[in-house]
Amino acid sequence: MAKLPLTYYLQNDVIFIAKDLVGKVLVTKIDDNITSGIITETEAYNGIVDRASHAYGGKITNRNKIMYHKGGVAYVYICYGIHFLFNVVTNIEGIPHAVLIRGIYPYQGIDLMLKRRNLISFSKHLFNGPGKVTKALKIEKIHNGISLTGEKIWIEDVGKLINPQKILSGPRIGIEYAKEDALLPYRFWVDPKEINF
DNA sequence: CGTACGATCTGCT
DNA sequence: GCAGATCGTACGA
Repeated sequence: MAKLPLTYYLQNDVIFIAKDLVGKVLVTKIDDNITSGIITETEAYNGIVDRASHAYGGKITNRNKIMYHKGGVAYVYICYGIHFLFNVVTNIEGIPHAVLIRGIYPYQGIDLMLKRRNLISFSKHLFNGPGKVTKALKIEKIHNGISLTGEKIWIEDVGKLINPQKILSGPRIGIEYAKEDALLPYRFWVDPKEINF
């Protein structure tokens, strides 16, 4: 197992990290149960100059303050009152960069993930969406601020699962309010046709 | 304190 | 394709 080291998260190019995380494996160990998925979709949130970011304009609130932490921790928050969304905080302390994990392909503990999502049968398209990812991996608000180099949530590099040339990019989702920044190609994903593990 | 709304999902049509 | 669910968070009074 090759857990990504702290130095990985301290890199300053959040766009590069967002693309690079596609194909890596997000793992959680909750109550001694390991579940994991291959990351298939991400979005970069580029700090204080990004209108779509919670930290736009240097805003600091109780909710988003963890984004200003040194990279390598989780930013988990609630959206639409129902869903937890999981982000990877990157860059050095004081720079609020983050990568939203929007989709995974089940890897380890598939049965448990299906159970957590109240599904009875498996399909590769059942884990495409940030709220579904956190539900399957049981990531919750208590994990906000948790270290990604610890023993509960981490990301592994298990080698080449996805050809970097097969990673697509385009505008982010659900951020129409972000004006011109809504068009930036900060979303990265793999074509489902390329998923054939 | 009150109000408006959101980095979404699901089920029904 | 669309509306409803459902509530924490931000922000103004």
